[in-house]
Amino acid sequence: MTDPRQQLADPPYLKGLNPPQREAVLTTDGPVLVLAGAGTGKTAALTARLAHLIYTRKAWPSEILAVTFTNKAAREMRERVGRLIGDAVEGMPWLGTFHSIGAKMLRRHAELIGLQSNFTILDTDDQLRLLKQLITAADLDEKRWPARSLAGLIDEWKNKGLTPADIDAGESERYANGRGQDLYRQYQARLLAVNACDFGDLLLHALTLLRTHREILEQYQQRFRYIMVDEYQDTNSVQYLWLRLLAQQRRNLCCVGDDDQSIYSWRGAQVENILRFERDFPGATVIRLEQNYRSTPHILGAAGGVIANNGGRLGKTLWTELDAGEKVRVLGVWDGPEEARRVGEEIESLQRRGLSLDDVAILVRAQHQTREFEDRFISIGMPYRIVGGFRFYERAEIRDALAYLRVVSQPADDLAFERIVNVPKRGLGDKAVQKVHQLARVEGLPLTSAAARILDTDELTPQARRSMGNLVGDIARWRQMGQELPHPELARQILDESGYTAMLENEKSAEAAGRLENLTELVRAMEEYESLGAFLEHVSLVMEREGGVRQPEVTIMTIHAAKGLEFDTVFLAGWEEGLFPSQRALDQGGTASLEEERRLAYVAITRARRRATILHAANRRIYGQWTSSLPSRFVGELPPEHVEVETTMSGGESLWRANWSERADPFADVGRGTGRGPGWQRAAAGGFTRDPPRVVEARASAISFGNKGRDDLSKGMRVFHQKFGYGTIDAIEGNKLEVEFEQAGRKRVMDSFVSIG
DNA sequence: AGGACGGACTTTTTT
DNA sequence: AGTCCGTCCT
Repeated sequence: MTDPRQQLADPPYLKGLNPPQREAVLTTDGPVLVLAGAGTGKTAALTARLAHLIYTRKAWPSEILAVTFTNKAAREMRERVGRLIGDAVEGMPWLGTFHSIGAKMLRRHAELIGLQSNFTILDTDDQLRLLKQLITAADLDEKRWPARSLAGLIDEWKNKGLTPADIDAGESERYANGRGQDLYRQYQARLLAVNACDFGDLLLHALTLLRTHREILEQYQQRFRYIMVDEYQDTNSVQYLWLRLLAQQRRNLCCVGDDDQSIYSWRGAQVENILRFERDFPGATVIRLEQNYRSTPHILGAAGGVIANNGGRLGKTLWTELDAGEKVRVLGVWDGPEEARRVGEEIESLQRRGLSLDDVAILVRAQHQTREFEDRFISIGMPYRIVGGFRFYERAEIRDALAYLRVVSQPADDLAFERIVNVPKRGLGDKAVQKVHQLARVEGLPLTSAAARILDTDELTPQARRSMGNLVGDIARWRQMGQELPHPELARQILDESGYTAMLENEKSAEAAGRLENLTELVRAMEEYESLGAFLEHVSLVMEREGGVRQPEVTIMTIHAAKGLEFDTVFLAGWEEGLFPSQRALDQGGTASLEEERRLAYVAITRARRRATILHAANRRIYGQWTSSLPSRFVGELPPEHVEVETTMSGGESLWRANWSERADPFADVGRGTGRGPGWQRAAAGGFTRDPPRVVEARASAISFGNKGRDDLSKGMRVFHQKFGYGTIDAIEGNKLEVEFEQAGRKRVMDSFVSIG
């Protein structure tokens, strides 16, 4: 701070920052590692740092490289920097995800890699289809050597920065008796042939580009005066190597991260990158952000107690000025359904106290756990939203629609053609498609051209020929239309004329109705983009639907998906050995795996601002089998002074108590409050191997109790439900219905969730 | 060509 | 339990 003006009056972006945060902002030159604990205002510091660089003219916006992992993080950073420095953000072309920046560099220099700059970015589906073809062509049994594992392996190699030439015999051995390298090479060749990249390529090619073209490397080294990286603990090897090359010259690299929140090793992230930062960049300044602005001391204490069991940490001690607040509650319940029921009741009670449902989240280890909550919330009429699982652009109907658009906009996109050739069904099965393939191969044509050509032959059956002729004609016409029509209108017409819309309309299921809506939304989303090409690029990289007005809802999601988010109240479900930590982590991977699970537990707890409840069930149905389970070891690692242990003594207590009165009550000790230590674990281990009783719902949920139902429904009526489809009302109790659904079977649902069908 | 049935598999997920 | 994939039958 040699500039005296800065000492007189702080620039706006420094307002409200604590001393270490300021240090992170003002230490602009040389390598900097910011170790930012959960909730310590990392993004605030990072965005202020960007603002500072621009404000003090140390760099133009276009001379700063700022990388994040997710689009969401990139968007947030862009917005927040915008608030600090105004329109100058518009000129930050190099703020984005690793992949989007990789794609950007690649499009500029595509020809050096053997691509054209309008290359397609393949999704996982296309990737697998391509690999399957190669595996079959290589005469391998796809059953024995699944495309999935090859895809995983190739991805792993790409994450490590390995091109086919770098694969040694040992690595190659990992697929089909040493054919790994060969297939990887073939795959890469195929990708170039169809002018396409997979996600891994966006990084690997970007690295290759810098490695093999000195002048380009120097150009970017010159350009990027400052480099900032968010979530550094999640970087994999390619990303690390790429960053290191770019930072080598000026050494103004600022990495922000938290080794305790590294939870992505399974997709190539190397915690080691952050652990060895100081060795990689000698003379690095290390700044720790430890003041937490998010959570109460009890929550931090609980999280800290768990993570303290991990070894090899860089070490941080979070502290807060907030009041103690409530202790973290640990709640033992009988089984999965009861867990969902209890959480539902707790949320209703918080709601009555005025808490918004938007401030509540349920975090689970595995996606399948969301089901239990979903079922329960549907029956009590609790608005919820499940994050993750399939995202918008991953849904089959969206991909189909996109494939149509790709076929029209990119004549060489064989994978898109394969996808839509028989969707909707038009009598073009494997036989017909194979013939087209054969012709394409022989003549060296893209599939659409081969399809047109094959019409002049007698290769296809008359039926197939007619059908193919129609499709080929349609595609040609759509391409023509694309010249004149705005692209959303084009999309609408294609969906219509291809028969895709009609196919869904004829299918009277609940899903079909939702799919049609999704397609409408897709078309609407297209309006935001300048051209079809711009839209497709957005889709392949962002995979996210934006905006939308929502009513308050409880959020249900995996812990992974919750990273970076915070909620007033958090329910952490399923803390049982085998589920969390997961059985996989326990069986293989040893300490490293277990420690990653523990970091996951740490991330989970630190999402909470004021209230956290950890639940574990004594019985759970796993793959359709009832299994009894022990409380997670992480429960045992919670420091007693920060937790309060409860039994499940409410609601259906007498019911289930009656059912295991002859047995040891696993929570007998828990209720008396020690709730910890071997005694408890032993008690819990006391085993109840028989199937848990069917717990009949003991009482109406508080919120719906006594509400009057609607008067336009009666027994025997046919109704429609968003999730369950069509059904017939069997009984009405107040505002609750008992409906026999045609597909989903018998369910209890709230009347407000159905419409007269 | 396409629907029906039966067997294997089952963490986490971004881009 | 639920889903995906392959095989068999129409």
